[in-house]
Amino acid sequence: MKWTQNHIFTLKEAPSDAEIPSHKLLVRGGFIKKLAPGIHTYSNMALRAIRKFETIIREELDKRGCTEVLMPMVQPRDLWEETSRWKEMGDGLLKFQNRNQHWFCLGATHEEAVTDYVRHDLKSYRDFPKNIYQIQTKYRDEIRPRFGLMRGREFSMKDAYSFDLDRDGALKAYDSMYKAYQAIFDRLGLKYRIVQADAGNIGGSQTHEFQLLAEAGEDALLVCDSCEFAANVEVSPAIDAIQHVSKDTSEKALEKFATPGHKTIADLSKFTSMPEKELVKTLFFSQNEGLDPKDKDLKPFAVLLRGSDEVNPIKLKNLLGMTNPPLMLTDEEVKMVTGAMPGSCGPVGLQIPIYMDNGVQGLKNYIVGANEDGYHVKNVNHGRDYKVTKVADLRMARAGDLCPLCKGKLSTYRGIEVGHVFYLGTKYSQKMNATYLDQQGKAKPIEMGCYGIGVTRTVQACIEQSHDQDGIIWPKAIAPYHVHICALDVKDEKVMGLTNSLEKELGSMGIDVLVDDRDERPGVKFKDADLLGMPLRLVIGKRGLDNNEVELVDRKTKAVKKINPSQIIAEIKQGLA
RNA sequence: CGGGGAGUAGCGCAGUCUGGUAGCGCAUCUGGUUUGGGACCAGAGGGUCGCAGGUUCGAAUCCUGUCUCCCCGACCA
Repeated sequence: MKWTQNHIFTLKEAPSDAEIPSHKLLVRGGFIKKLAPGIHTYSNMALRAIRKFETIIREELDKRGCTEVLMPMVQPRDLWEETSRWKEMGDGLLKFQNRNQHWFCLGATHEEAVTDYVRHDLKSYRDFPKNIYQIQTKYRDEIRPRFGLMRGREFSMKDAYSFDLDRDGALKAYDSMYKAYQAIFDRLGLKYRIVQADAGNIGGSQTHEFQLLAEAGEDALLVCDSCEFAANVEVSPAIDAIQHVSKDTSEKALEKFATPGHKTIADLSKFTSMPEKELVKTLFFSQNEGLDPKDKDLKPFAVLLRGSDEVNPIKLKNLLGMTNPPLMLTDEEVKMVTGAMPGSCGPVGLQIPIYMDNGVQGLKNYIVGANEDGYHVKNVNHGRDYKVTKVADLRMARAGDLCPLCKGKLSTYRGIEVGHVFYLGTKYSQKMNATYLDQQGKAKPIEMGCYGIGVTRTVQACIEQSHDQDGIIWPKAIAPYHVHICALDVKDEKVMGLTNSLEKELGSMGIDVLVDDRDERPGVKFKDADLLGMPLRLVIGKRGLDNNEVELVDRKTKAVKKINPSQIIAEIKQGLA
């Protein structure tokens, strides 16, 4: 492909709305252009990278017996009502009416569509197992699209769905997809971790995320230094390296004392000379999941944590069996419930459920708010002074905590979630009445799993992990072109003759070649070649040819090789190996 | 939705405080000189200053309203 025939326009400066390196480079290289927040046009070169990644996915899935289909992007409301997700997904679903005033939404995910697709066909135990996937544009009306393709509203996703007779079969399918994902991401040659995670509103019990490690990642991960354990911070168990147990085991008498103006844990710690980790803080949430904000049935509950800890809303959600993390009460609501503003609240005397983080369990004679503005109480003890509804791990894990598997130390990383595998069980098949007849002729719900890969996100994540100050360094597996030929003297017959014949010959060998045939100065071409980031750059100039040599440059190492034109093909083959 | 910032040429910005009829760099076009790491000189084209209303002899600039975009938090591939 000749540069001048393609549509490639590079920028010296990145637009001001690009923040992270991969986004800046994608825009500067002209790979993507924003049409609206979270909605982009992919250039031909971006599309080539996307297609190559799709090919890798198809190869690995087809190899494992998966079948590709394409499902509708516009889906009727009725379908989503079957699983209650029309409401549960909230504004994440983009909903609209057609000319008959019938409601539709854009496909944000396809559990409903695929379950509907198979429930008419998979009627006998003989029809299993099955695994169906598609690569398709998804639309999610994200609250805040970010970082180019990293969190788009419109994005390309590979979503696969497995259908099995029983749990064992489903877990086998899960395992197979897990391995397929490993193979897929291994082929990109990038650093990633597989982590335990929360299932979100897709549902399901067993789930792993595939996270490409990168500073700009949106997810915080905890990874064990000495074993395989890795988890998203949202679900990582919090196990203190040092157990906090009060030495004094005798329970002293309750005592209220004035703490004027000391509302934060930091203030209170200074004022009382107690370390933050020995103070107990009380947070208030609502269990109400009504999506209508005017639905003011509060259902408040309290959460107790050590002053030094942060609450983990996902753990709360899971403890209470909610579909979304609970909302914190506003200051006014807290005042209504406790009689005091936040900063002076505590568990003593409360008539609402109280959930205690297990880090508080070992404490005795601690300080909490008195539920009276400007006052706290000391020598508080659970059991004696208030009843705990449940003790559980409710706090955020942090670096230095112990690994739940091997008691090694956990470290924090940031990651970009590029893949996710879920074991769903019968969550969707039951609601949508997708059943088969077993050997005894008994109807049973189909066991399902679902498996996603963010295709466009992965492509950007690759750049986030693989670039330098000059530009992108494409992984060979998905580079839009393998070789970038800088033809320095485009009016010279010898230069263009060699260039054209190489383009043809390499092309016939399945090596993709981009020829910069612009009538530009060498410096311009080199800068653009670095920016666009193809693995190999071949420089063919008049001056070099007069000495019977061309230059082959490795984008990653910047190593320059002067070679005889007769060796070009061999050198390129070796360079791409 | 809460908090912060910004809308001026395709991109990056200045000008706004202190009103006087729009400018710089890159990109684009023309001519010339150049030609192995983003060349130089000379010239040219391109902007209802986000939108609407108001104040004023006069508004990018002041006032009011409104829309949009970006960043930090809850969602997710």
